[in-house]
Amino acid sequence: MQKITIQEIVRISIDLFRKQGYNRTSMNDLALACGLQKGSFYHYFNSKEALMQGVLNTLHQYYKNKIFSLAYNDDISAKARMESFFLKQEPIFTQDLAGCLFGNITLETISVEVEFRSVIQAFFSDWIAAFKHIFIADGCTDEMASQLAKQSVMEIEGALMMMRVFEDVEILRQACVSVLKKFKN
Amino acid sequence: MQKITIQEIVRISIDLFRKQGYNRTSMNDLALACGLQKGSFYHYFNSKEALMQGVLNTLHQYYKNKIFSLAYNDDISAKARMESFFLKQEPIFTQDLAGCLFGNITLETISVEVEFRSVIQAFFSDWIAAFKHIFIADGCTDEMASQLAKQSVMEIEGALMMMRVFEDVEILRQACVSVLKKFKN
DNA sequence: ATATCTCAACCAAACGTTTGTTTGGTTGAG
DNA sequence: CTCAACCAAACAAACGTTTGGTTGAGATAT
Repeated sequence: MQKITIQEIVRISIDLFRKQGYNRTSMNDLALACGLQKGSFYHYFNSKEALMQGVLNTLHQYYKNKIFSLAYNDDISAKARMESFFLKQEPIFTQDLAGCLFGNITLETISVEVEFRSVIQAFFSDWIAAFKHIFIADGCTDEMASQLAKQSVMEIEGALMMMRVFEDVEILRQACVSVLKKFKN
Repeated sequence: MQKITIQEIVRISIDLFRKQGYNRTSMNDLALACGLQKGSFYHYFNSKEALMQGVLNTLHQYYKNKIFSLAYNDDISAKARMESFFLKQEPIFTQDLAGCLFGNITLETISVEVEFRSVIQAFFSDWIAAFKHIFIADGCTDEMASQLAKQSVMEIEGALMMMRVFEDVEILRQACVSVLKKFKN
């Protein structure tokens, strides 16, 4: 009988990596938070890098299934879809004022730990694609939707940074409002 | 006769911290890049944290004197001021595709290394204030200028993140174009 | 002008601690 | 009996920092 499931380990790791960053979070930190010895961690993942890969992949899948998918719900209006998107996203990004794991890890590691680049790129590509689909549903041209989607993702990531700098979740909310103003209908 | 000046040490440190982040950059890395033994570094700064503080303060001052100041040149139009701002800023942010040191360090450290928070906050406050002054010169209300300024800084920081993710400096340029579209005159 | 002193600027080596990882052994459910 | 699930301990390497000593240019004294 195991003390903890892999899913729980990943969930705890997400939290820690998001708050403390990749390099600042030690295997000991992670193990302790999971109630394990750090050596026991290697029963589940055979390196810190492998753990991070698992964490990023799991989180990417979660976003695809639970959040990005909201963009493709053609039953409701484009704007309503974006609102549901934000509603789902907000509590995740605001908890502990730690923002977006992918964004944080990007600025910390992407020039040095190149092994995370492809997952990071895939995550943001999917995010942008989801937003683009919403903007097309709003009546935008392909070109225009593409531009607005990128712009919206950047605004949110920038807002998450400012949210953490000034410790004010309202900054994120205003960014979401700003994105919603881009809609025609 | 010294091998290297403090100014050069700080400049080299800025480059390394910007590329590799705070925790991933060791005192050995920094010393080697400066042609010194890592122990010799403590003749100039008595801790890694003190070095980073020096780096952040120096960079903050540089921005205030050389970049943010462009916003207050009331001889030229608001839009022209923003353009000169971007022109000065771009080569700094795009070199080595490493983005903005303050932005990078924010997402890596702000939840853990709280000692950098006040410098980071001061930097972004001054940046936003500079942009706000430009938007007021463009004829915006105080409220409107404040909002546009924050929005613009967020867009640029978000764009810097995407620039690094997709290794495409064009993303930053487009963000600047997008900001320039906010001007009435 | 030469000898002496001084002190900033450095080096080489070691410090204790923490890092990620490995090893060998124990436990207990099936 | 077996094997996944763990622990306790050790591992080498890297970390930030300290130590003690060397160097040499410039000030001071003779």
